[in-house]
Order: sequence, then structure tokens, then C-alpha cells
Amino acid sequence: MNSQKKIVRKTFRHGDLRRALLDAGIELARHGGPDAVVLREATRRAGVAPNAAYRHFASHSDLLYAVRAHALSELALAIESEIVGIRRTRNPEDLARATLRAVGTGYLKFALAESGLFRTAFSVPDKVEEDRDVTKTGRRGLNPFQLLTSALDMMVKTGVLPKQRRPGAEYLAWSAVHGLAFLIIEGPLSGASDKKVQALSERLLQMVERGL
Amino acid sequence: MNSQKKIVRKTFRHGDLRRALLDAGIELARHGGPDAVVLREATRRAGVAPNAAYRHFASHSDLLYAVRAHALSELALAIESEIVGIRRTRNPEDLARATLRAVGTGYLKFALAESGLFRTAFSVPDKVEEDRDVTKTGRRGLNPFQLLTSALDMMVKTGVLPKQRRPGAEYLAWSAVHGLAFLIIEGPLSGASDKKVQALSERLLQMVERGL
DNA sequence: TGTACATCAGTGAACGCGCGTTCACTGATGTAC
DNA sequence: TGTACATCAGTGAACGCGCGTTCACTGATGTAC
Repeated sequence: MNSQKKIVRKTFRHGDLRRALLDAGIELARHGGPDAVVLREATRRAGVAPNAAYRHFASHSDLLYAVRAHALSELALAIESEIVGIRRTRNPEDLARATLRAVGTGYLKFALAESGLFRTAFSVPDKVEEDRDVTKTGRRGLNPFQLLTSALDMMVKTGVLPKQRRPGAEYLAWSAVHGLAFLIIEGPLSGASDKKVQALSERLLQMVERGL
Repeated sequence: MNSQKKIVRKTFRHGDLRRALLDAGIELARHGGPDAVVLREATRRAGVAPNAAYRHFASHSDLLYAVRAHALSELALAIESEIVGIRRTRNPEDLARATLRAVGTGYLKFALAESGLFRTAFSVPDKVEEDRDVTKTGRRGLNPFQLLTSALDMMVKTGVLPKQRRPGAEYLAWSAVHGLAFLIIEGPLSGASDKKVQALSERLLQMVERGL
């Protein structure tokens, strides 16, 4: 039933229970989304009594919040690794365009590969724009939304995107990509082949680039 | 706590308990989304013992399914009423374009006005493409997805959308609109003003039209 | 270097909650005669 | 028109479940002397 990874401790003290609970929570989210992040199950996996969790998290939602932050951080890392993979170019306009696409591609790849974490990341409304919470960022200290913002800024700087079209552009781009992610992981595209998903992703990103 | 609309029956038999339970379920979904559709609460609102529900629904998920179907139907009606409101034009190309926009506008308006039902409608993956379930349709016998499809077909017929761009176009349009709906009701745009939402909606639909 | 003690991480037991679901029943209704 | 009876919608009581959370506790650890 429950995949009880009961860990037998030798010592009374755990060592790093907070970390262990968080890891268990992340694992639960990875496989079952936000609803699977159950405090009691996390303590079971850490091999500890249920109430021990309250030494490290004020409440269930406190744990869930930490798991969500981690999920956002992993998403940021996925986007960054896509940006790093852009092939070199002298042309700054091409680079700007490629960066925006990389943000979208990274986002979609993560949604597909880690749909549980992805769903957890967005299971609660969150003002990510000005968020300075470093547990939600990747290596560059930016959260996923901020990575998108900086890509769009680059497009303006290089003249690819007219300045007057910049305000609000992040929401348009985000909408398109997030919507496709939804259709793929929870909607009618959930059974579609990788090839079809791949093709739709590319066309969607084209649409955004052209339509912005 | 619970807004107990306890109905006092005079007769032993209820009359139309199925209908009453479904209505209660819809009301619950309207205010709290899919998780609020609780079988026991529906029976409470109908003024009936909890197990009475089993005369009319095989299980909790059976009830939830019926509520979802209703939500999809209401969404279809919202879209249709937007289509009906298109101002007259002789130009079939303009009409086709206006129809697609109406589909998007209706979708977004419904998501905003009835976010609980909207979330319920999409709380479970569903193959809507070939679905012939009439409890999910509007007046024209089409579900929301099929209304979108027919709008795109119109665009091809009038030459607004090149034929080779037609396949898969529904998923691109749907992605953009659904993503914005999400950002508005559950995401970072949840606190945004109506004006801002309105402006973003229009720009998004422009982006789709131009980018398809 | 050894000992007393404060700290506080984790224990064990229990709580109330609300859920979906099953059981054997009761009593109003419609129908056959 | 009146009566016996089958039907089946709704009742009442109970089930097991798993959850988040609280309580008074215990015992390993690090520190002060």
C-alpha cells in the first residue's frame, strides 16, 4: 500500500530531520502532486513519530510551502539549463529570441518530466514578480517568472520586441506556455505522443514569438 | 460554519432527489471548486440521510462527474452567448475572426465569473474531442472544445487561416486562453483589476489571431 | 578530566473531525385483482 | 370502489480510514563549573 521506506535510526536524535521531512515531501509531490504532500506520510518515511514534524514545521501548510518553493527552484534550474544549451551566435537578436524560446522549452520539458512537482509549484496563488525568496530560484538567483522577464527585457534591448509591446508581455507568454503544459499533463493532450507534444510545443513558441 | 440549507420535507419521498443532489453539488463546486463537491454535504443540503445519495449516484465520483458535465455545459452556453452577441457584418472573413475571438472571450469571462465551476470542469483529464455526451454541451449540441473547433474551421473556409496551419490549431488557441484563465483565477494575476485583465485578454486574443 | 544540569529533539498516546460507504430496516406509493 | 401486495426511495446506525494537531513525557546532547 504505502511504500513505507521506514528508516531505522540508531540514535535518538535524527541528525537532520527537517531535511529528511522536506525530502520526503518533495518525493510525495513528485509522484502525486500537491495533495500527496501529507505530513504524517512524510514522518513515516523519515522513520519518526508524526508529531516530531512540529519541531521543524509549524504546520502542514508550512511543509507544503517549503515543498512548493523547492519545486519552483527546480523549475528555474530546468529553464536555466535550457538557456545554457543555446548554441552560440554572434547575433544578439538571435540570442534574445533563442533565450525566450529556451525559457518556454525548459518550462514545458519540466512540466512533462516532473508533472507532480510542476503542479505543486502552482497549486497556490503566488506573487512571484517581486519575490526575493531564494529557495525558489535557480543558480542565477532568479525564479522562473524572473527568468522570463529577463528574456523579454533582452528582446527589447536588442530591438526584437518593440518597447511599447513590452508591458504585460510576460503574462501573454506565460499564459500560452502554461496552458499547453496544462493540456499536456492534466488535459486532453495527456495521452498524446512525445512527437506530437514536441511539435505542438514548437508551434506554440513560434506563435508567441510572432504574436507578441 | 456549514451553510446548512436544511430542507424540511413533508413527504417521505423526496420527489426529485437526483436533481436536488446534483444542484447541491453544482452549488458546492461553484463556491469551492472540485474539492468542495462532498457527497455528504450534498445530502445535507437536500435534507436527506447521507446514504440516500446511493439510490441516484453509484459513488462520490459519479456525482462529481455529473457536476463536471454540467460545468462544461455552462461553459459552452457562455461561449455561445458571446458568439450570439457578435455584431453583424457582411464580410465572412470578419465574421470568422470575430467568432474565434468570441470563443476566447466567452471562455475567459466564464473562468472569471464562475471560477469554481471552471476549475471543476477541468479537474480531471477528459477527451473532449469526440465526446458525444450531451450533458456537456450548450444549445447547439457542441461542447466548448467543439465550439472552438468549428470556429477554426470557419476561419479556414473563409481563407483567414491557411489550410496547412489548421491541424493542431485548436490546441494552440486553447493553450493560450486556458493559461491566461489560470493566471487570473489561481495564479499571480488573481489580484489584478478587471481593467488589467480585460486589456490582457484582448492582447492575448490578438496574439493568437496573429500567431496562429 | 569529570560531573551536574539545562536544553530541546523526538516519543507515545490520544483527540476530534469528516469523509465515503455498507447494512438491515421502514413506510409511502402505484398496481393488480 | 376497495383491498392486498410488491416495489423501492429514503432511514438510522454504524464501519474503518487517515488526517492534522495537542499533551505530558523522556532521554541524548552540549556546556558550565
